[in-house]
Amino acid sequence: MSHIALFVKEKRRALGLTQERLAEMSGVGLRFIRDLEQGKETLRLDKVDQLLFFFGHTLGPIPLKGGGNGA
Amino acid sequence: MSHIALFVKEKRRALGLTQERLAEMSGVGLRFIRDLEQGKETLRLDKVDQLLFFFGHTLGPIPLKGGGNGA
DNA sequence: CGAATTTATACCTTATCGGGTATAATGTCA
DNA sequence: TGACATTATACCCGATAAGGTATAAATTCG
Repeated sequence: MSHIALFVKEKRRALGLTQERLAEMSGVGLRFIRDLEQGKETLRLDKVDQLLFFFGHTLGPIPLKGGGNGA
Repeated sequence: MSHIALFVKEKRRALGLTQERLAEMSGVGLRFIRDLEQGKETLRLDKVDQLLFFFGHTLGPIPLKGGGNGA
């Protein structure tokens, strides 16, 4: 399960919102939230960002522990 | 310009790679990298993640300064 | 400056995402 | 337990992302 999926699911529940209500409030489709929380990886960046914004966050690069390449 | 776009552009240059070379090495299309660095917002999450992984990073939620909602 | 390299932009095709709707599965609470 | 609310899954359609190719613009370097 993706980090983002968990984040959204937890944040949503913390606010006591249903997926439907969150969809209305954040402006994305219900199906999108379902897909995201279900772990779909091929979502559109702007939509995810729109959702995260509702929770006071945005998408950004986070360093990996193990580091992929040496950059 | 999105945070991510700048991140990729800088990281790529820091490694002295051309867009073409980065495309080959990271496994995404050249056009994708072009679009991303050009600020396109409607990219797919998994592709961006794939690229960030090459730089030892991943996509994740980052707190906003001003905070959108009260979450 | 001129030549070569790199990046930006445009056009085209294929695959699929987002959204709607319907239905099934699951969870919640009396 | 049953009734209700919520979430998960499946199908359809329109819009568009991704990638390829070609060309123009910009950058680099002698």
